[in-house]
Amino acid sequence: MPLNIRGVEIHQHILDRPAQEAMVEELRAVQAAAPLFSPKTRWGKEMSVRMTSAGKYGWYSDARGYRYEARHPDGGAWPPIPPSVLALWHDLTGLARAPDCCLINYYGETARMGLHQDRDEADFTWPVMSVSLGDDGLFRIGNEARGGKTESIWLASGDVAMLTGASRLLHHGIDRIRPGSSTLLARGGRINLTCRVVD
DNA sequence: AAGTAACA
DNA sequence: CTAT
Repeated sequence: MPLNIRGVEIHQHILDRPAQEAMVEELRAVQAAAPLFSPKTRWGKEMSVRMTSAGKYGWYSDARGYRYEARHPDGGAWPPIPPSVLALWHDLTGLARAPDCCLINYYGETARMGLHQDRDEADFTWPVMSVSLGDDGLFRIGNEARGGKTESIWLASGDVAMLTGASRLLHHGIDRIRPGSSTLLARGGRINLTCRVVD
């Protein structure tokens, strides 16, 4: 049974080491076709996390705000979502519907992500699946509205967090990673995948 | 505010 | 340094 924090279901080490390695190998191909980039916020600040996407849409941000785009900023379509990620999605959600977007976030040693909601999708009844690979990340879970108390948990490589039901619109973020805590990624750092149904 | 800084 |  998964841990439950404010309705967020956290499946610890649901992926064993070989499964993590296989997923990373598939993600290498995605990054080769759709290179990582650092989006800018509406206020012109570059995010510390580098990202790319796979699937029908990719998440994007610039001076116009947050949105999903059908193409990488370089102009090409996003690569397909890797089979291992789709298999995990169908296994954990029980849904026949595939996600439209697999956002790939790469956290270097000093990367962070402030508290935010995933609310650029059309229908919040679909869950969001978040997969951690590589170094540990300190995950903070807040409330639907900004402010108030929060709870934190260290996410490790192979952990999967599901934002589902009433927890779907909770604020969440990564305070920091723990550099060198995993040997999964040759260059270190942390990869987080978030799969969403967009349309 | 998917950001940053100040302060305890 | 970490937590808020």
